[in-house]
Amino acid sequence: MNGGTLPGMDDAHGPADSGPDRVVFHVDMDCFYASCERLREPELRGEPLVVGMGYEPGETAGAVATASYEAREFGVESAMPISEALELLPRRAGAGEGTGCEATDDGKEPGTGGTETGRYRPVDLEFYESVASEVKAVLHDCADVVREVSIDEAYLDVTDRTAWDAVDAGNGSDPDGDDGPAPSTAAGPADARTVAEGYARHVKDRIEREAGVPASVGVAPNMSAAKVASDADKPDGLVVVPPGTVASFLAPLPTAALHGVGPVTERTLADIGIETAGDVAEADAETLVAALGDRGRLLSRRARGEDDREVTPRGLPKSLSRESSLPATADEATKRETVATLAADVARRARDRGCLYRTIGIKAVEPPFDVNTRARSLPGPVDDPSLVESVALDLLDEFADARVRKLGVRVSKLDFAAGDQATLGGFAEEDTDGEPTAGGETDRPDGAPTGTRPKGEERERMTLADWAEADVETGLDDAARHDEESEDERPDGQASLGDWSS
DNA sequence: TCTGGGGTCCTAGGACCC
DNA sequence: TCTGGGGTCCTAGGACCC
Repeated sequence: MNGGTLPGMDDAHGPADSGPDRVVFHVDMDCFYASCERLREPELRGEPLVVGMGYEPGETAGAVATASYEAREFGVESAMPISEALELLPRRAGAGEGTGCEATDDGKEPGTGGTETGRYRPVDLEFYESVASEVKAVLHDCADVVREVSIDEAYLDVTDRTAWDAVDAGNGSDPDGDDGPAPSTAAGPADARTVAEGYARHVKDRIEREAGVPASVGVAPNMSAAKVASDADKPDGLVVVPPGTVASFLAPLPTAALHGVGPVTERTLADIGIETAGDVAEADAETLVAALGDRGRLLSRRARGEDDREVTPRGLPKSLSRESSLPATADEATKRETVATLAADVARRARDRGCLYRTIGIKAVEPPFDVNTRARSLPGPVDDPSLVESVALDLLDEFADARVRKLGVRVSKLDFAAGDQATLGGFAEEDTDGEPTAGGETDRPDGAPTGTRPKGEERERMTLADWAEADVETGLDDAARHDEESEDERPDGQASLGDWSS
């Protein structure tokens, strides 16, 4: 940072963040699923492509997971029903295609447009994961700290790998260089090329070369600005927001461009005359708090370019869930069967990941879109598929007469017991060693079998009934320990409020 | 908009404890 | 017994993100 800025050059954000300027990258893969499909099926390149799930030809269910930019040109959006999306796309002239994968249609005449043809491919997560792991390999190679946010997105702290120093390669970096290389894509003072920009380009190029898929990268002194920057010039973008320019970079953007502002918040802000990030930054913080609660304060800081969250690797998951849509039905057998299947699925995933859970819940969505959730906590953490099923079914009873269009099962209050860490990903085969676990016993009040997974040696073979009887003491100890753990993760109260971008 | 699936975090009210 | 304050845990719902 020394030498980077002249004294008094700090604009907008006064002495607030006087710490050393960090260099944060936000890497966001461009329409990742579609890019993956094109990787293994190059014919799809350049064509409007929709990747979705839950769709069978002739059905109306199913939603768009990802649309290629070509498809977006036709108005296709994420989460749109597949059938609707396919309506928007040009038709394949030859129609037919036994696969049912092309956007053909019987009722309409073939697309008049040129050679473009709308395509549909079903989501193939396994394949995307394999591509993603190649991307992550590059990221981890390029940064000391990587926070993987999702399959197609990550933050990198590369402060120790690069710098904000200006690159004055050859002639003075003047905007006059019309004949020179294309101007930096950097928003803000694009004339000031930085070393960080070069490094970001390197990372971006490596991803494309080694994983075969395109990415957009945002470069900024903090996470939230980097996030917005990566979004600012998609696809294939590289936007650099040097220190001191964050607030001015954000100012003209609509509030919805800020991470954490969705349709509801956008609307709420619009109602009080706030349309842009700049408006947010200028607004009285108390006004924002009055409208949005504590999030208002946070939003205010973000809009002013203040965000001192450190980039940290993502921890273990907090919950696991499975849900599925079905044609709206009140039929009890159907509902119970669905929930039982989901329960088994969730329990299996939990076991695969080596985690215990203490809360089991369900979700029942009634038309048009009333989301109901119910949950029940157990006295202690367990790994017990049959218990997941019985509790889930029990909770479902409340909706015995309800018409539902979607059902879900969730486990939470997860516990990745220390002893099982080593076998993460598969202790199922080994840990059920010899011991006829309590699985067969039916000593619980409701007769459900108990298969409590021991957390440590001393808890071997403890059953749920044991838990219930065992003095509150045990439970309290457990609860207390958990509290300490989560406290430790948040050094200050601020962080617990502020960590939206997990 | 007649909304898919998997997550995270926050809030509010009630129960319970001291 | 009409009554204070603080704290935690639990559940349900909501907003948001990809």
